[in-house]
Amino acid sequence: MNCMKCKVSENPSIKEAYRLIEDGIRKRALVVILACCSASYEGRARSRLDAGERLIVIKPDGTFMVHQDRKVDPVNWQPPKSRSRAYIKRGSLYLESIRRDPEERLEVEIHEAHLVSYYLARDVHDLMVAGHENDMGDMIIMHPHLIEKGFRPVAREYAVTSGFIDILGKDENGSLMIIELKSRKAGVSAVKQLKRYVDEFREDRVGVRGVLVAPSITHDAMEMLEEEGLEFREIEPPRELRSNRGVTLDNFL
Amino acid sequence: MNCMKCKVSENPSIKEAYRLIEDGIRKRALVVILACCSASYEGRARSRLDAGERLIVIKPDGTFMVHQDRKVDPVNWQPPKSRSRAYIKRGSLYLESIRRDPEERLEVEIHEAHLVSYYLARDVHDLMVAGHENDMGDMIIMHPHLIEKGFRPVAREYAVTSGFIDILGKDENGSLMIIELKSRKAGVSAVKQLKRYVDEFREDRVGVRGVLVAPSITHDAMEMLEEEGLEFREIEPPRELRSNRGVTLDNFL
DNA sequence: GCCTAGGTCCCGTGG
DNA sequence: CCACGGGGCCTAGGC
Repeated sequence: MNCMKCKVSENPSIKEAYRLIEDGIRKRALVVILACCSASYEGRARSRLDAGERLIVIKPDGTFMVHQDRKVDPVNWQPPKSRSRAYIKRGSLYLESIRRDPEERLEVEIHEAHLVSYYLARDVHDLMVAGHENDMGDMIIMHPHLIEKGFRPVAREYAVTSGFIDILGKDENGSLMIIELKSRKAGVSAVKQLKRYVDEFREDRVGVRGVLVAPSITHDAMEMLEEEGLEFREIEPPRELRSNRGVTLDNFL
Repeated sequence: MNCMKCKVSENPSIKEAYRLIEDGIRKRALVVILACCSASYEGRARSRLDAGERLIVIKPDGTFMVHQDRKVDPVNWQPPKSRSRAYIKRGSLYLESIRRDPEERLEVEIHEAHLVSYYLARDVHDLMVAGHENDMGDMIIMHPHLIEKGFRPVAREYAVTSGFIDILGKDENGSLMIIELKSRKAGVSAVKQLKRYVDEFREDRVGVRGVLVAPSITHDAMEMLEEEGLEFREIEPPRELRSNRGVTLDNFL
């Protein structure tokens, strides 16, 4: 029942469950409930979930989730900064989570609580992650020869009317190169995107090369790439876990 | 400790925790752990999470999640059909979840378990939801006058080279109309998409109208729409709840 | 099995 | 504050 950080109640009465949940919310704890429940949501969309046995989580940042016994995503949820509370109405226990802007409301009716607990969790660390598109850009700026010998980056996130070019540069002959990065397998949409960028420059009558950089590419995308006279470089996103993020071109110009 | 559906252990020893977790996985229960842990992931990307107090969930479908005290998304996870197990190495308790294709591995080291539990959850119901783009399409097919008087739908999900046109139809004068649906506020990307569809047909020298249908639109998107001679219809997605799918056999296996 | 597109996407970032 | 785009996106549907 008590371990400083945890409070737990098995098969609590409605009133016990109510008190423990409200206590957990007020103490800004991680509230965890195993219960038979049903749920109604109304907001950007609208949904109804009939009774079943599920995991309910209320986080100290206001996040509210109902998880079924399947899938990664919660079946119903509210985002951080939502306001949650418990209440008893006509002898039944309810949880409510409300968000403002957009106005959204999730109501969960607890038919039978099997386990109610809260956890005064301390967690100061953030995830360190590598392998994003941005990391690929950093790597190419620092090692331009990965694109090809003589490649020189000129600009990053270069704004054009149809969007932002990931990396703009020149090859050893001085021809403009447009680099489109994808951190995972590139599909036809990536090729279309690259083509739009290249077309914008080709209208200006410059010899322009378009290069799609990704760890792999779908068959259809490769076909379209070749039809359009564009190029593909197979490059894996880097794997070094670094806390120091954000390499800019300024470091090298 | 026991309520038929639940097993719970507070501040278990490493061996107790190990046994309860393995028992829960084997019984295809929903395993819920509150613990101080760290995590390493390697797969499509790579990540490292230093020690902190978190919620760990293992679902009977193979889903594995590590939740921090913030945000809706798990900080680390594995999708359904992953294989999870617990093991003790050099006196420490570890959880491992492995996925094949793509090959991915998540390892969690439990430094101190505060609560270990599992829940033999039965849940046969699926979410009923309304307000999707597809629902808007259904509504417009059944009530074409929502677009305008005299509008006649001709095709749905009509394939063109740049994608699929949500609804193709004709106005009362026989002019072709291309309808692009968005269930939420439409941005510039929606306008670009519609423009590409319309351009494909305009090349064929037909008087073609393009209509963006959404509950609202961003300022920039509206400007671009007007510049391109396209139209906007403010329509809310319908709200009637329909069951996506009935109960399937899988729920009983 | 691969691929495409939608989502109450979530989430960070930049205007 | 809103708008935009990436993501280990997840997930459903098509082929």
